[in-house]
Amino acid sequence: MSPRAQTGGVPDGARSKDKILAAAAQLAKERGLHGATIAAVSQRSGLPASSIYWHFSDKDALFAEVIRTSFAQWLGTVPQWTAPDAATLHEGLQSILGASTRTLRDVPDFLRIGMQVLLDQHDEHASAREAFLAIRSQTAAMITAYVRQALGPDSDRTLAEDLATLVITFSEGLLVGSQVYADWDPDEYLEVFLGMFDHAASSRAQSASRAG
Amino acid sequence: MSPRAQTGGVPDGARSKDKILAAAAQLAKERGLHGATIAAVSQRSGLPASSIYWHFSDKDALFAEVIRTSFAQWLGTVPQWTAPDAATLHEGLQSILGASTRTLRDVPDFLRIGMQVLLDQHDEHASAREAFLAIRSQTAAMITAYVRQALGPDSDRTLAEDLATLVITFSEGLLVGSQVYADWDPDEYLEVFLGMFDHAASSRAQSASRAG
DNA sequence: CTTTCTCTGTAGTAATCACTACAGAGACGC
DNA sequence: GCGTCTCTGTAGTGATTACTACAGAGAAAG
Repeated sequence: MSPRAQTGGVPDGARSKDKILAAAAQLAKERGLHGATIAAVSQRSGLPASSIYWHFSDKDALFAEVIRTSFAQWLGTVPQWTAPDAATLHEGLQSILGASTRTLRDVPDFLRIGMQVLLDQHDEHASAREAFLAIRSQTAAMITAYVRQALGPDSDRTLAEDLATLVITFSEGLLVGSQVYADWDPDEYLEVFLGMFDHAASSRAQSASRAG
Repeated sequence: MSPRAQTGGVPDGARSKDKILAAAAQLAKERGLHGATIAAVSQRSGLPASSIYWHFSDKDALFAEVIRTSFAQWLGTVPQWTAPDAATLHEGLQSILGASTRTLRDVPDFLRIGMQVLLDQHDEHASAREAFLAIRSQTAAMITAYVRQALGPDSDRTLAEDLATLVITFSEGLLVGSQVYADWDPDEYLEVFLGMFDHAASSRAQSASRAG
């Protein structure tokens, strides 16, 4: 991977880039996106600003990359949305959403930063916003595919899409709530949500079969 | 109210304060909290920075006041949560939540600014965050009281509180979603949500009556 | 008139921001 | 050796930030 085999305290691009990304993510979590200044990232990573700008074109590109890598890491720790191995949709969602919301307690950086760039409408965050929207779409597609697979091939596609939107909406709302109550119990709201989810799925499926 | 009756283009404190608040709210909506600089507020309000700092101690206090006044205005336009006039809880929630989510399309300033100061952890937003948390608690109490009144005096209090939390969580998630899809239909998700809400209320009420 | 109070206009402050110019270090290919 | 490429260190840039010092305008009170 690295274009040069490193031995000592010698400059290594890949390692430095990782250190910059880690420092940026850490600072954005602690102080928010606005508080994570280039100077602060430089200080925490131990690398000068010139190194940051050698690896990234600007601050926007840096945090777009932070969002992408943080999402990739989160994907690795969370059970796959790809293949349902549980008996029912409810159980499958319970295990997967349970693991997801539990990791939400640690508030993955991509989600918090992404919501910040969404709310803080500003052109200087264009790349970061684009990265987060891509991730959001990807996640929605994953959930949609999972639900459709569980509901059967003849299930309504818009139903699965709406339920996926529901999951994402609720998750993002939960993230805001977790900022208010540090000691919230994700399992409690997961139970409530799953009950609602079942109800929405069954009633919508019925009305869909009635309609067509 | 005003300590001095004004006639022409003469300095008037109350009027100027309103202009500053309006400009600050407008700019925070357009450019985000960070983009709403004192210089920008000064320019849009037509008043110098010294006037802003005469009315408000600092930027934090200004936006704390913006949050409070915006919330008060929103409370005036939205039907009361105080007295349920509909036959069922479902219908009451439908009319009230419907009106509320419809006003969410215009994204009340207090909600967007409040979520920004929640996510952007920074001490410089301490007053604004405090103001928003107070508003959040007040709203939760209003919804809780409404639900309890509708469910009857012997209803479980934690049930009503959880349902209120549910409403707020979902609303805040919807606000994020509305930033992604500008042309979202609030009524559509309201329908889904109300179905879920009913399910949660009924199942929780049953389990509560079983438990005690 | 003089005094007093509220608010505004002018002109700044130091600090911090993202970002850059540029030389050079250190490992490689030849 | 010599050039080349990647990355770092130093030292800065101008712009913008929140915020302020201070005089004075203008109306009311005496």
